[in-house]
Amino acid sequence: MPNSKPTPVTMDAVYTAPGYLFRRMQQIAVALFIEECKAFDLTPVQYAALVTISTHPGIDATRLSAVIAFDRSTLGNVIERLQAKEFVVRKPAPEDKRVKLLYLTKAGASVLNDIMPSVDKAQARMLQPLKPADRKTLLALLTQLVDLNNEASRVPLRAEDALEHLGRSG
Amino acid sequence: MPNSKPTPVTMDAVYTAPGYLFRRMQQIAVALFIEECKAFDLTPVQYAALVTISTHPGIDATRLSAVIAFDRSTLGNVIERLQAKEFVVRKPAPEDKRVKLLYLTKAGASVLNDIMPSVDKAQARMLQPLKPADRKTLLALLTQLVDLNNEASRVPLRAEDALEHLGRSG
DNA sequence: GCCATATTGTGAGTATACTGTCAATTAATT
DNA sequence: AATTAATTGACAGTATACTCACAATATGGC
Repeated sequence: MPNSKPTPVTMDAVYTAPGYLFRRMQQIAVALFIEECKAFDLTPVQYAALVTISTHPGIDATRLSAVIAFDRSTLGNVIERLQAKEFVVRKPAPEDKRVKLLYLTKAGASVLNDIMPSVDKAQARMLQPLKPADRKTLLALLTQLVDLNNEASRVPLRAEDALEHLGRSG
Repeated sequence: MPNSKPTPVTMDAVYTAPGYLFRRMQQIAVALFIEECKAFDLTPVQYAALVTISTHPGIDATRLSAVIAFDRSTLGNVIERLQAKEFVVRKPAPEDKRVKLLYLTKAGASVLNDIMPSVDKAQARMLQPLKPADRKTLLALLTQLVDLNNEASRVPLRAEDALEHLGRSG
């Protein structure tokens, strides 16, 4: 009877799991972002969307989701909220009636410009407890790991370059 | 006019932010967990709850949330789902009419025992792309960082030891 | 030109994750 | 003992994050 002896379970089955640690760090990262940026009423996801629309004016929702690796359905609601705040406008694409193109408003460009220092502060704070050398090491390994695991996520990141050739003419 | 020159925004404002990288790794971690454990119909959060109830039979929802650092409100729904699957039962505490104590059912203990190898496989897979030495380095730094940032999260982890003294008599 | 296929945005449904608030209950203070 | 504090579980509300499905539209093979 090889299966009659159950393994004794300890909290290590949670605390030492990398997945649990990544979840905790994500919670901490969001909390620090919200705290530093509360004057701007923007979430981390909304910030990423604004940056991307700023660097890719006229991008559509599907491409936006690929560039920041966020779920397409989720992004619909995110854009709605950015529209409600009047940071973003959607214009129908003339050559494809399905597509709605995204642009920043003046207010959107302004809030993006203004929020940057607070975002940087939040990003610095979350690594602050580590020694400078360790910060660099962690960031390098994390960047590597995200890149190497890209295909494992449900919404793999498709870099901007890859998208430029995916227009309705390619 | 010192503020008239806006900083040019690039996608680095997203891609190199540790908060973005932690979000991506969390997405990847969940995707790998779900993929490896799909036969058991358990989410990462539900798994953590089961482990904790297994090692702390008779724990209540508030203490459970502190031990795994999950939001108390969120945990209510998680427990409901575990109850619906008949992996967990809630019994009213005799000495405090507000409290409902949590216990694993036979089915809950069984699924927890059975799912372990799949959980381990998922956890191994998410670090797999790194060299073994780098895995150790990353895990050590990540553990350190989560611990040192504990108070920054909205729901700081309160270790089991700290909770033993927080009973209604302490 | 027609038909199968793919894409785009959208909506429903589930699950985390947080903010509040609230009633019931218990504990602490006076 | 009576008032005040704190705690517990519950609920409403917002925001991400994913699934699947669906209509409108566009594209490719034929």
